[in-house]
Formats: sequence, structure tokens, C-alpha cells
Amino acid sequence: MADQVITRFAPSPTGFLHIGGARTALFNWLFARHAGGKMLLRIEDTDRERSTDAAIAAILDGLTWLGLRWDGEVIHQFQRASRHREIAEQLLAAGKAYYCYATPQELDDMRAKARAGGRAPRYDGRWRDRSPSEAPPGVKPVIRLKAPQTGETVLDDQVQGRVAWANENLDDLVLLRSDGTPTYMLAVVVDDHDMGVTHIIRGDDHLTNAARQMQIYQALDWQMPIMAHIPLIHGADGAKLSKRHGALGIDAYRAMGYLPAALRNYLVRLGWSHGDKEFFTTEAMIETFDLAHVGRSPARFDFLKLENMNGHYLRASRNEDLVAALVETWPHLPDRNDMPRTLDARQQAKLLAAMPGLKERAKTLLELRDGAAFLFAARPLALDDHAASILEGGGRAHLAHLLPRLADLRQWTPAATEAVVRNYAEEMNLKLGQVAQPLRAALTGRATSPGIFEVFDVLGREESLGRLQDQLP
RNA sequence: GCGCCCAUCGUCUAGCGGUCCAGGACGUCGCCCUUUCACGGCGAAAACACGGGUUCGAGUCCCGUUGGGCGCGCCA
Repeated sequence: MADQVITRFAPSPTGFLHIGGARTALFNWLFARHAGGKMLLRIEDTDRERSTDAAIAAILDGLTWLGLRWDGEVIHQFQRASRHREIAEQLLAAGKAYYCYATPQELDDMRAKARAGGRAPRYDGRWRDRSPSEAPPGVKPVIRLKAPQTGETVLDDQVQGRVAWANENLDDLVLLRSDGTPTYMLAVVVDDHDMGVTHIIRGDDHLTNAARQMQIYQALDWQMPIMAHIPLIHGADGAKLSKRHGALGIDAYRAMGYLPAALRNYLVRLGWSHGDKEFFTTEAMIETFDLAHVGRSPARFDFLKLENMNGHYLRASRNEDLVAALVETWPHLPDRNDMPRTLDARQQAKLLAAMPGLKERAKTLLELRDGAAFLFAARPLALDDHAASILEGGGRAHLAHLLPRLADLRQWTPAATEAVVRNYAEEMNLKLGQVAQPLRAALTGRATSPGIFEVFDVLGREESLGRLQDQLP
């Protein structure tokens, strides 16, 4: 199994799983699936200050909701600290790393001076060739990599192509902090190696890191995984996705009523393409996904297109599945006090009955739910003078033909029938004349209007009917 | 400031030297369907950032300019 592809998704649990991370996970997942390999999940929690359990939970939950299953146990980087330290010391013993006693203050000054002088703010290597015997008292050293100072570090990236850095532009990075904990650079390299990762697919904000990590691989004489740095996702204004244009957690997308499959489809098309094809089933995605067709320019996130795509998925979904999805998503949707908090079997059945028409005019589960509001509205609706005045409008002539048929069909009195229709019009925010068309369609069996009989059924319930009749002249 | 990456319609993108007076999708606009709202159908406007090369021929290759982005921590 030496040839098995192993990818990994390695988020740091300092916040929620954002959309860019979700896409990175998706690409890793697709690539692994395509190759019949595995995607591992590693939580990069070496920053103890900022890592939280809540963030870890949110990440796992987000991935699960998106349908991206990782393989094997979740690996927590922090638990591997002793292994990282061991490697740092091994490097030290081999003369590939050294103790550096420069204080944080000293480093700040160094960087400030470099910037002022128009040079890159890099560590100047002042302890690189000094003997530890010169160490100042009371300063705990860090361990730095003795990186090559000449030549270049060349990365063959699957997405970015050949990228080269002059080694003089790369400084001696810290491997082990003065408190003995590993830095991210070291931990990533050691973990990816130990986990047998064959392909690293991550955001291109890591591109420069790749060069530095490459130097660690070389010092260790380890084989480099294949790298693929994918472009970042930007906000609508082209700038990096940040809080101000709602750098949203993946759970926010659930709360907005997007279907996981639709979001996956939208995300995979952000930066990757397969000719003109827009829609992919999960199977097709796995089948056709490749690194070769990942673009190199950043993509802007477009909610309108996501919404459109979600609408397609909604309409293509089976009614039963939508009811199930709605029931599952219900608690995540924003509250509405005119809606039940949970749906009982009867309400679900009602939803199912109304679904064919409902899903035609919704783009998200949220719209679907709001569109179904009439099913759960309190009965009877209040009738007012305004409704009565609408009744005087031009639509009446048409309705005059239809009402008797409805009355006949429902076994209602003419007056009750008219009240019901009037109520329906008001509730659907329609002029009375506009009711004629859906009503006719419903009566003739061409039910283009959603659940119109469902509405009538609700409105026409015995008790409501009685009260409605009381209100009629 | 230094390093690296990027650059086709408003947006996502196809395009891997000729088949591109540039194709698809979202959005926009118009028409049709429908006496509602949607859905659906048809159609339109809309792009190769700029300047130099290379070549018989460049959206496609090279260089530069401009404009974006990322990185430059004892954060990840």
C-alpha cells in the first residue's frame, strides 16, 4: 500500500470552519477519494492560548454537515509535542540547527532596523556560528534551523508550477521555542511525515511556508510530499474574505438554508473546472476532480450564484428528502415566532403535501420554510374592511365562475367559499383577481400553484368555517 | 520595503499558437408562458488590463508596466 494517496486537512482551532477552509477540505477529500486514498484530519492546536474545544467541535461538525468524512482518528498536533522536540534535538545534534539566544526585544529591533533600511525583516543569523559557551546568562534559547544561505529552494507545485526562492531571502526559522514547544513549521513537517501524507493541498497563503518547510525536509533528508497550493477565496470586493464581508462559519451557510450538496457543488467550481460543466453529482465530482484543472487566480465568492445553484438542487430533490432536510435544518434556521419550534408528524405530512409547489419558488431551505408559513398560521385570519374593498375589485367577474365550482367541490356554502378565497388572497398577499388563475388551475387539475388545496383545507376546517361565516354580512 | 503568486464579460469560468470577429454559468435587460409569485423557454448587452517582443499567425509563449493578492512572528 506504499502507493496509497494520503491527504490531510489541517485546520487550526482558533475559530470556526470558514468557507475557504471548507473548500480546502473538499479538494483534499475529492483528491483522496479520486485516488482511492485517504484524507486525514489533523487539528493544529499547538497555540494553546487561542485553541478552543468549541472551535474543534465546530470544525468537526462543519465537515460532517458538508459530508466530508475524514479517515481514521482525529490527530491533535499538541499531543505530539515530544516527538517534535525529539526531531529538533536530532537536528541540533546533526549540526543542522543551533541555539539562538537573541531576545524578543533584540529581534524586534533587528526587524525595525531592517525595514527602515529598506531590507527584508529577517533574522540575521547572529547565533548561527557562535558557540553556546558565549550564551548570555539567564536567556533560554530557541532552536533555529541552519538553513542554506546560497543557492535556491525550488518547489514543483502541482497548481502553481515551478516556484523558486533565493535562499538568501529565507532566514533561519525557529524550530523549537524557548519553552521547548515546537513551532508550526516544525510540527507540520514532522506530522506530515509521520502520518505518511503524500499530497499536501492547502491555501496558497502557505506558499512561502512551503519553501521553509522544504528546507526542513532537506535537513532531515526526508522525502517531500507533493504540494498543491490552491488560490484563496475572496469576498465580493476582491479583498480577502474577512469579518466585514461576513467571513462566515460553515454553520452560517446551514442557517441560511443551503443544501450541503449544493454548497459542495458551488465550492468545487470555485477555482476548479471541468470544461463547461456546472453541475456535478458527488460521484461525478470524485470521478473528474484533478489538480491539473485548478486555476491559479483567486475567486470571489458570489452568493447569488450559490443561491441559484441551491435552487436547482432544491427543485431536483425528492419531496420526502426536502421535508427531512427541512426538519433537520429547522433548529438551525433563524427563529420565527409564528412558526412551531419543531414539527410533529402531522405538520410534516402537511409540509410534504405542499412541497411540490413550495419547492418551485424557493432557493434555500430558509425560503422554503418561510414559504410554508401559511401552513402553520393561526386560524381563522382576521377579516377587515380592506379585504372587503378588494372584493369590489375587477377580479370578481372571473371568480364568479370559479367560486361555485369550488363550493361544489368542497361542499361549502357560497358565502363561506367566498370568505375562504378572500382569506387566501390576503394571506398570500394577492389581489383578489389574482386568485382566479391559481384557483382555476387547481380546479382543472393543472395545479401550478403550490398547495392551494392545502390552503383551502386549512382555511376550510370546520371550526374556522363556522367563525368565518359569522363574520359575513 | 523585500520575496512570491495572480490578471478572459459585473462574478465563476472554457480556452493549453490557427477551428475565438472568444464558449458556458450566475447576475442584468427584453420577449414568451402565466390574470399572482416563482419555475420554464427564447433572445440581447457584456471580457482577452496596458505596452513591447517571438511567430506566417498570440487570449494562448517571453519581457516590462499597471492593478490585485499572499507572505515576511518564539501565530497557525
